[in-house]
Parts: sequence; C-alpha cells; structure tokens
Amino acid sequence: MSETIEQKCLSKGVKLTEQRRIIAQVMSESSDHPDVDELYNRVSKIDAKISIATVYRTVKLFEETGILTKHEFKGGKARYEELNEGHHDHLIDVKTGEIIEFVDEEIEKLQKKVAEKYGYKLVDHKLELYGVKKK
Amino acid sequence: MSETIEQKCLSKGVKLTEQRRIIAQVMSESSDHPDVDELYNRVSKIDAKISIATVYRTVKLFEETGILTKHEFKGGKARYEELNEGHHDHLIDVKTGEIIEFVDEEIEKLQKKVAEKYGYKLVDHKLELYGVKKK
DNA sequence: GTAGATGCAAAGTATTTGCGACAAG
DNA sequence: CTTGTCGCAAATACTTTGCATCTAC
Repeated sequence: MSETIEQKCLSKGVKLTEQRRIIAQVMSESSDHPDVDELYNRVSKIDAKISIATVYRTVKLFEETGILTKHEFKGGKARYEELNEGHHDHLIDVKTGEIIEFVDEEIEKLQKKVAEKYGYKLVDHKLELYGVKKK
Repeated sequence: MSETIEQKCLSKGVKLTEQRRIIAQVMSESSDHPDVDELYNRVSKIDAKISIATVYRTVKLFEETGILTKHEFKGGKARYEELNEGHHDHLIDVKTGEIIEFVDEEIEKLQKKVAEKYGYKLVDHKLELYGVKKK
C-alpha cells in the first residue's frame, strides 16, 4: 500500500481541513471513478454541510497536487480517480458504463516511439478503449 | 480525394440548407480542429446571419451522420474535424496546442487485443499523446 | 404544400468565483 | 494572529431547446 491521501497532503504542504479529509477518505474508498456530483453525494452522507463548491475546489486542488487524476470520458462529466504509482488506461463498456483498468507495456512503449518519431518528448497520454461485451 | 461533405449529405438523406453548405465548406477547408466558437467565427465571415445555435445543431447532426468527429482534448472545449476513411490519432503539443495526426497500425492491433483479452469487442477508441518538442 | 431547419432568446448543465464568516497552523 | 478555506449565492462558459417563421424538396 502506498501513501494515504492525508499523508500526501502533509508532504505537499496542503492544509488539511475537515472537508478535505472527508473528500480524501471517500475517494480512497471509491474503486469506481465518480464524477463531482456523485462524489458530493457520497461526501454529503458523512457531512451534509459540505458544499459542492468545496468539492469542486478540492478535486481541482488534489488534481494539481497530483493526488487525483481527472478523466473526461466521452460525452460525460469529468470523473476523478485516486492517482497511485501504477499508471493504467481504461476500457469502457459502452452499454453499462463499467470501467476496466488495464496496463499494456507494449502500447506504452510504442506511444513513446511515435512521439519521438515526430520530434516530441511524451509528457502525458490518454488511451481509452470503448467496447461491448462478447457473448 | 474522397466524397465532399455535400455529397455525403445527399447520400445520407440530410437536407442541404444554405447554412449547412457553408458550415460544410468551412470544415472542409479547415485543416486544424476548430471548436464551435471558432467555427462560428469562420462561418460568420461568409454569412453573418447564421446563428451559433445552428452551428451547434449542425455539428451534432454531422457527427451523428458520420461526417465529422468530435474531440474533447484536455481541459478545452469540444473540437471538430472532418471524418475521412483514414482513421488517425492525435499528438498534441502541450506548449503550442498544435496537433499532429498520426497512424500506428501496431498500436491499433494491440488495442484490439487488449479489449479481447477482457472479453470485449472494440467499437471505438481514443488515443491522445501530449508532448513537448525536443530541441 | 409539408416536414424539417433556422434565429432568437430563454433555459439547462457543469463549473467557477466574490465575499463575509470561520478554522488550521 | 494570520492566511487560507468554507458556504452561499451569483456569475460564467458551453450547449440545448421552445417557438414562430422560413425553406428545401
């Protein structure tokens, strides 16, 4: 297990308020990729007084701090996920919206190669596969 | 050269209005990937009376008809591009916003393989590389 | 002639922000 | 204490929509 979100906040000098602690906790316990609205719902169950503005401010802060990543999957709202060392991409079930995380070293390597071919250093990438379940 | 957008409209039974003709023409002449606002600007220079609502309606229609594709690159607004047979992905210069189109057959193949590994049939995908130019 | 398209302005979403009250370090 | 955060509501940005009018076929 890697650092908790709380530990990350401390080590990055982010002030740890009650609200942030709750949002961090909820994100840690979420294995799906909630959007801000959904996160707000979950957080509200723990502390009903937290405002949605704080949730927006916090996910943005956590994203800038490298604690969360933001995904903008097709047509939907922004969704967030905890950022750990292990990078991965996403396979999205177009029927159910279910998300499967995967890693493919070979694809990663090829991406770097493509960028280099055009004279670029790869700093980030996004790969999303959309599929339907085979019977 | 493949079919023009106008030909595609005819063959797909999309009514060809003056506004659509202009939007089609502007998209055909755009080698970058304009967002709706930019497209509206360009279109307005040809016919100032076209409303932005029509531009939104038209890009959506063209997207559903398979004439344009929509991209939602990081943090920005939706951007559109003409859809031709040749599929390609994008390499985005994070400094300048410049977009390079590329194709890598090997990556395509691997994507299909990954989807299959999880029991899915790949119906769509999105690959974006973000890079900085090497000196 | 008729179904569908347009322009306009109003309504939706998703997200951000100004501000006075409040809490963490 | 002091700086930064919070809650609230108002503001913004992007996109969609209702409706009366107009146009392609």
